[in-house]
Amino acid sequence: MIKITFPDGSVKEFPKGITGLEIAESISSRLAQDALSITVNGQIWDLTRPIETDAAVKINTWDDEEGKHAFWHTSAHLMAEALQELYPGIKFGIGPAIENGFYYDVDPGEAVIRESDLPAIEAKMAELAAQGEKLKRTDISKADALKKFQTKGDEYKVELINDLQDGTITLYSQGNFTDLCRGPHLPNTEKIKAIKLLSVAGAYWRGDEKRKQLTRIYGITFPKKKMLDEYLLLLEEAKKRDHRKIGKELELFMFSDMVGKGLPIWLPRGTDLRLRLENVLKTIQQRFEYQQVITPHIGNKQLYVTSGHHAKYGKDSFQPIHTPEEGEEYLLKPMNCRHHCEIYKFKPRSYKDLPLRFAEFGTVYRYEQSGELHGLTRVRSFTQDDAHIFCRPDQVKDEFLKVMDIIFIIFNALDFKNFEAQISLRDPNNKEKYIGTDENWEKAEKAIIEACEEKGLKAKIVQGEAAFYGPKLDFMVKDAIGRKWQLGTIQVDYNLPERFELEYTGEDNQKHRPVMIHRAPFGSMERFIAVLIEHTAGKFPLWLTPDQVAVLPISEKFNDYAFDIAKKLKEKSIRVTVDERNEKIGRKIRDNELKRIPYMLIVGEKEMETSCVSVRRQGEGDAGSMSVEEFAELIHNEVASQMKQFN
RNA sequence: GCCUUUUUAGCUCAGCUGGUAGAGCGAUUCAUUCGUAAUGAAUAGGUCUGGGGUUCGAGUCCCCAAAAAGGCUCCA
Repeated sequence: MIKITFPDGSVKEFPKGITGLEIAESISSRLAQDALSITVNGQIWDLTRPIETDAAVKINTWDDEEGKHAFWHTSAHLMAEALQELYPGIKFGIGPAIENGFYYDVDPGEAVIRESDLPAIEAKMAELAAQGEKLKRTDISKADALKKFQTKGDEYKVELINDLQDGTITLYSQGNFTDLCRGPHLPNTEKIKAIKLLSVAGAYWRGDEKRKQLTRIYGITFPKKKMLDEYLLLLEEAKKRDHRKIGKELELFMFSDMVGKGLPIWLPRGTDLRLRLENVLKTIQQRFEYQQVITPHIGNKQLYVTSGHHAKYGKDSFQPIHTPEEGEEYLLKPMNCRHHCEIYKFKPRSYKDLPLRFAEFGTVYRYEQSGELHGLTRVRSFTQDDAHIFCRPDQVKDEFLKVMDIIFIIFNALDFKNFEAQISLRDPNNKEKYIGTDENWEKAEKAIIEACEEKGLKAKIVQGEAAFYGPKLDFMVKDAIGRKWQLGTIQVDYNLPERFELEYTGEDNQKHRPVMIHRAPFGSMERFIAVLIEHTAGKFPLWLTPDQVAVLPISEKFNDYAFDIAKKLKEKSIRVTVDERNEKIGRKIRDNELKRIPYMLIVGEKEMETSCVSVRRQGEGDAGSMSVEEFAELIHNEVASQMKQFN
């Protein structure tokens, strides 16, 4: 007998070699039906795999990530089986479960798999699933595995096996399909009731651009048809929040083929919103003793040669601009730091001057691959809410903490709760990729980790993700359809000061090297606003939104009164429009609701006689009537309480 | 840049197997002067993204280009 410990701490004895499925059955037939995988001593196992020793277990259902994972992993195998039937000779790369569903990378040889082929593959999968084939786990030696896949001609699998450590290798089979796989899997395929293949994409083998591009098919499956319908509905809903769609509807920004791809153009309403966001940060930065600066959009190429950026990015960048007479080379600035270093060097600095904090909403230009451009989140020209802090080495941590304060103020005030923080460190096995001494790197990495600990920020530490000049702390937020984007960033840089020989005079009357911190709370105004649009679905907070109030006269007879009201509100710095169209009130309400105007004032005979306005809050409906003065105060109070969060 | 897909009126989209362009919304004009999410009518709007080809004939088929979408790669 073996002792099985359950998540609630209870312990039961079972015969040696019992399986997860049998354990589940012993608890309830319902659980046995819902069970998808089992966690045994922290490892996820098949339900059918015998447990031979005492173990702590957790039975995973659809409600557990581990359960879904097994479900989708098996779905990937099911798809592979279907593909093998439909495309004889197809070769397989990898086919994992992902956050939402699964994919399989395949090499169909001469054949091309198109989106229009997906329904046929889905149908084949459904047919195979209905047969309820059992998944069989086999252990074989590396040599046998190699032989098996070599015979089959599956060169990708052979490569994968070659990279595996010697020892037992596991295979999973169902029907005629056998795959190299660690598992775990569902006991059989019949639980897969609803299947949707979502898209076809090219994916480089092992993520390497230089290697062959395989065909990746993304799909998702569910145990119930209804769950698939709900998921597809959710996707539809998410698409409605897409910043590209809302940006167009609300006339915030545009793109023009003539101006160029990836070059966003800010329309008046978008500019209005963006400037308000910039101003709020400027005010905060004033409080934190930043100094605003302005620098040109281009700079001598030599700046970037010295900084080392040109060597690294030069050939993939916008190419230099040449002066017609002298043949000098200038680059569109890809970042602001170099210019800010020059400001630092403008005059000798004393330890008493530090820290110096130069801030600029600096527009930078970077050549991004055309396939990567995406709305406002990935563009070729964008404005960083950039600042560079020059400080003494002993001030780094303190400055880092202060920057974190600014980021938290912004994120809290704008209700960005679901951000992830990531500390990016150097890849310890690949140090030549980076500029700078070991000692400096270690100092910088330590400062970041300590600062996060001090702030109680749970940050994920990732090796090898650092910029080439220093480690960084990034804040990532997800967009409407779950893609992660980096917003705020804080990066320590010991290298630029070195390369540009920045100095300050210390207490000891000696020259010392300052440390530089790059930081941008929003990251890029474009990307931040894109994410903000998706988070709010275009319903911006009152302080920020381009139009706060729309006055809606019941009929044209009351247009004059409406303009009168608008004038009074404008005098009180409230952003107001009048809907003077010859339309019925229901229509005006509908249109202004869709424009996400926070407040509507309905004015007709009743209001004119009593000198008041009928207030309607967006999305909420009639909120009673009041005088213009009372309404203005309501607006001011609401804005004031929102602005208070920035203090 | 690569793979797959898309591009028709200001916007959202129809247009089957090639026979010469359509709707809704919006805009304009007129009527109506209206009480909390769409008043009615009329009118104007298109070298069907651009270029080449096949064909008696191309929005529709083929090739090239541009832009966009979903991925891959990249991201100072």
